[in-house]
Amino acid sequence: MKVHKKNNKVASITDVANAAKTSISTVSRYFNNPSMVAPAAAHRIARAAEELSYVRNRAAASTRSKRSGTVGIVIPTLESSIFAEMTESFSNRLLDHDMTMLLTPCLYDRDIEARIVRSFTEHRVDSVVLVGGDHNDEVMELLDERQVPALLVWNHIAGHRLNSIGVDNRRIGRMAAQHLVDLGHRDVAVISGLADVNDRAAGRREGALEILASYGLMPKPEWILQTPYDLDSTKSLVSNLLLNSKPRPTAIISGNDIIATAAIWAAQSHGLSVPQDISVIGIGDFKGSAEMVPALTTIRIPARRIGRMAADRIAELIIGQTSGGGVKVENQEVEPEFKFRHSTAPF
Amino acid sequence: MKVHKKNNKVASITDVANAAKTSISTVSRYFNNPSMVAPAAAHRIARAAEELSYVRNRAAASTRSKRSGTVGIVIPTLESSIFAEMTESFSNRLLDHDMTMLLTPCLYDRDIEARIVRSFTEHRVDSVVLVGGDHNDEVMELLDERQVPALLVWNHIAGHRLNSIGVDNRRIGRMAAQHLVDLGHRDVAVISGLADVNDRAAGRREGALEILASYGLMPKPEWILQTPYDLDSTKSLVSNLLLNSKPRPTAIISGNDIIATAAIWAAQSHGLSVPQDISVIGIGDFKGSAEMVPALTTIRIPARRIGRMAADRIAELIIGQTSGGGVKVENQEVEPEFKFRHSTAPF
DNA sequence: ATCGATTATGCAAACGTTTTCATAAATGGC
DNA sequence: GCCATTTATGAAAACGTTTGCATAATCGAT
Repeated sequence: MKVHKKNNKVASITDVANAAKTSISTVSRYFNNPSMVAPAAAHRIARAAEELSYVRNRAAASTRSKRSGTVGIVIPTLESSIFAEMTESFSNRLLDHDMTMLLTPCLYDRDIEARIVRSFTEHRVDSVVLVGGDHNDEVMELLDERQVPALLVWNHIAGHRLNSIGVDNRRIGRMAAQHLVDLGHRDVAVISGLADVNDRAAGRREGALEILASYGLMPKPEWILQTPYDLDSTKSLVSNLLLNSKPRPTAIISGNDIIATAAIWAAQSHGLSVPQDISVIGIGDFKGSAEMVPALTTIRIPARRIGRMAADRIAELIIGQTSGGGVKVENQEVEPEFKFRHSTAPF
Repeated sequence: MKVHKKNNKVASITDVANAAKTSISTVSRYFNNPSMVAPAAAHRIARAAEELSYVRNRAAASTRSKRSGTVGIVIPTLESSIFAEMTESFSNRLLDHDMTMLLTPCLYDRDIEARIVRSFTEHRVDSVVLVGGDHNDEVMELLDERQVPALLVWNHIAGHRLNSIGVDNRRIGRMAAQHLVDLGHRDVAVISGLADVNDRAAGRREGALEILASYGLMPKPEWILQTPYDLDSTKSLVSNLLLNSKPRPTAIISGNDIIATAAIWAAQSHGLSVPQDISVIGIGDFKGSAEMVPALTTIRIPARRIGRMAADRIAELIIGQTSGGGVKVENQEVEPEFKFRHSTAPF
């Protein structure tokens, strides 16, 4: 019976070094910087590692090297696929950079977000990604003190002290409103997400109202509504709106595609057809928005692109930080794209 | 100028110990087992930690303690919200157990899954959660060799050597078929997910066909279709089916709610109404299925419950493992629930 | 006061790596 | 062949913790 390693424990770098008749330094170099080790040694190490089914311990490595190879991202929700596309492309791209993602939803709650970021820092993530620009002081302090490179996504925030990549939500709100005005609508309702916990929602609403006001079309207060991004509560909210307005709005600007979908369903369930009886425009262009009946007119936010850009930017930030020369803060705007489909029509 | 810590580096446990005039052992105990330290010392430590904005280093801790406080979960996709509810409740519950989740989507690709699991083990996760029962040999070996407690979710797999929590997909398939047969349908099409990369899809399809066959209602081959869980490709698949069948099927069994939704949209876009012209049944009861028009008849998989159960089970497995007394493998089945809504009607 | 038990603490070894520094071996230009 | 590089290696310190062991302090009962 051949003894491979110290009894029943999992193999460590030392075991591999012994088996390969070399030093642990060389084994370490083999894994981190293969070009530094001679072919013969490399071969022996590869064999030994295979033989012992060695798996390197990144947690241990991070104590000395300061890099854990993980990046933490907190998103408001996993549900409703709002952030799914971005997160998915982000994660894929991150894999290419040989990093692992710690993903946790915070349910649109800033305190939970803070708790999560704290737990991320305990695990010494190399970087943190956050959605939007509105965060607890505690989060900001933590990131600051520990000098964790951070990136804000989804929102373009000109002049923010943290890096950001995203869209200009006010502008998107304006685009949506302009479209409806151009179509001849004068009675339009604005249904946004929860503006006080969600700066994206707030921006879009402001943009929409700005345009409407500029045409003297400011909706009456009962037509400016807020709702969580949630199909069921939004559907009943819109149902009420539709039932209780004597002259109904002829168009609805929705804070995102979820709200738009719920609005369309609310209309349909009351026998109204979209867009003949009422026009609905969304924001986001989520999966399925183009396929639904009627296909949703919306303003596309290029989620996958944001995800990829974020991963690449993270890589930059991290190498910039370890190499000492601080990378300067950048706020990148990505362009939204108007998608005229079948849920809006001239009035 | 008061020197708090070794210059500009972040505070370590040693700095806290010095500031609190105690030993690092005591500080360590304060964080891991507060009851072991005297109130006076505890107070000094709390103050010092606060003062220095100390954040403990879990990565370093895990080298000695063997527990990293992380669990890795790989899911097929983040999109289409299939697993969103489960993952979200899982993550919340995990937070209660003071653990952090590493989540990565594998895009229904077993090789990517293997790569992710490997990266998880490099980070020394305390446990791994996988969806379904079908995995690479490499994954199984890895989990085995390193004795990582693992849990399979979504699928109930009687007699699997790994723990599992989930539903019996064959049974669900049978329920769906039985419902349509009971309604008097004789011409039913079965559109499942990709059965060869997805054991859930395979199980459901088998169950459905089993019932159909038992009534002598086995669909012709052109009516037994597979498709990725994807709104656009499924919609065009169903469009073709509807256009090209001379007698059309009067009902469609869909592998999940995504497929059902796409099927309904396909029908609607050809001027057919659901359920008058064609009945459609889904599986899953995802968010929004109850709100769409028509509300979707489906078989609910209690995703949130699975998520919570999984987190609790993980906690058990981990303490069971560290306390030495191996926890025995358990395969728990959770009950699906039939939801009769408005997308199916008697023929 | 004394003893035994309990509680709280500190010391130092261990965990599995990376990395600095020094040295040995190989290479190349002449 | 000789010296100056270059390349590959190893020894040992460091990283920030946890934990086993030993000791000191406190306490309660006699």
